[in-house]
Amino acid sequence: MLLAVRTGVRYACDVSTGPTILHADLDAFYASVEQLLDPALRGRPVAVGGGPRGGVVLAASYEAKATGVQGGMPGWRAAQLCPALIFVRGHFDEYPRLADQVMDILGDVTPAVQRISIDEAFLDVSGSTHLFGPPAVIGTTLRARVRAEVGLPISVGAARTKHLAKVASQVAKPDGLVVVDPEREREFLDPLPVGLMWGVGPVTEQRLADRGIRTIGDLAESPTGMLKHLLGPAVGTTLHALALNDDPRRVATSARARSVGAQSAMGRRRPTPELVREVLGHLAERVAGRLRAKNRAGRTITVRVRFLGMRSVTRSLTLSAAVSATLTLTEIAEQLAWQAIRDHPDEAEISLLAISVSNLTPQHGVQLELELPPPDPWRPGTARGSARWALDRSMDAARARFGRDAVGYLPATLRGPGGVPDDFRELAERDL
DNA sequence: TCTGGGGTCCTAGGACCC
DNA sequence: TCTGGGGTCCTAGGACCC
Repeated sequence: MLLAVRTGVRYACDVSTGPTILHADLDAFYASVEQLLDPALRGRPVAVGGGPRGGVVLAASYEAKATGVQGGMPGWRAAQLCPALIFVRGHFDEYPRLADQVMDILGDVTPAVQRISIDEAFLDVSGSTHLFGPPAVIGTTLRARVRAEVGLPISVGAARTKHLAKVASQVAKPDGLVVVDPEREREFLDPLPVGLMWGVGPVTEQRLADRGIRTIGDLAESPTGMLKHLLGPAVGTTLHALALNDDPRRVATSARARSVGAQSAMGRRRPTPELVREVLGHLAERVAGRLRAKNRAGRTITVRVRFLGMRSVTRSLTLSAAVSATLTLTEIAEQLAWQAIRDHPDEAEISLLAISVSNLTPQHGVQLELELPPPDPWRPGTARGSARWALDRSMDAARARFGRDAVGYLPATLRGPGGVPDDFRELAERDL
């Protein structure tokens, strides 16, 4: 009995001690949806978003990935790597609809589904095996149902822990199933590159490589003290534990969001008062509106300003009371942005502005009066916190009835060429 | 030809309190 | 007169994930 490879399951395990955690992950999700909707795209290199003259690739099909195209890559670079690449604009309404269908199928097997992004989830099937068979069978069935009922390829990893299941689904891609025999976990993990581990990105991978640590087995054999020193106590301890296959995490329903934010890239712009006010006003409107829709408010406001060359700085302020009023958020964000810009007089242009609100608290009923911390970082203005919040609430209601652009404090934001479409933002904002 | 948008968590230093 | 150590909160930066 082997570990299992790619599309074929070659191991079935004992139910009581077996690999009862599944990680299910749709393959190249956005691109696969486009190939599903348009048969002419099947088997061909497809990029969602981007284009040779601007924008960034949001997702690439496996045919495109084979040429080196990756998500996040500028469109011109992708076109360079893959001249046959077909750019499509994306069906942003279809993605959540189809992903929800897939999640419904997963939910048929167990209520213990932890969705961690639009296109992937953990399942604890320990209570389901008596009904549906061992995890390997459940994985096979789920993959077949998703393929038949939704039309999309999905990879599944099954193992004793979340980390192993996630690594297994990565190994299974594309369109495969890998079941890790609990007796052979070390055999499975040891030869794999550390980059496959959750939490190892390019920086950590390089730091480890500098110490000659390339595989998960290498990592497991390394002394914890050295790893803590190299990567910091938290990351060092966690990664070493995962490499040693010590992962006590349970499948749990997802926690509430801890922050709400929005950002806008703008090529390169001189930060004029008009530009900063307009962009931050638009971002504040989105962020504050989402907070109010969730009946939440936040005490900490963070603004990020990115200069040329991807160098970015943040400025934040923690208030004594939580806010969710658009105008208040706009004013604070403006002050913070100018702090950041003034602190960097050598930077003539900016390429992105972002607002994030954290330290969230529930906010039912009326917005509390804002206590201004000394020294006042912004002018209180005439409208007080509660009045502003009440005004926002009525505007929220108007938008709900007449559409997003029906009312607003500020003109619609400037949309440069290559900008990401609004429906992509809405997709990203959606709660899972 | 120059890099999207939504998040989470960790770290380090300083302020402040006991 | 000088001093310890722990805890919490805030700010700024950074790594990472999808």
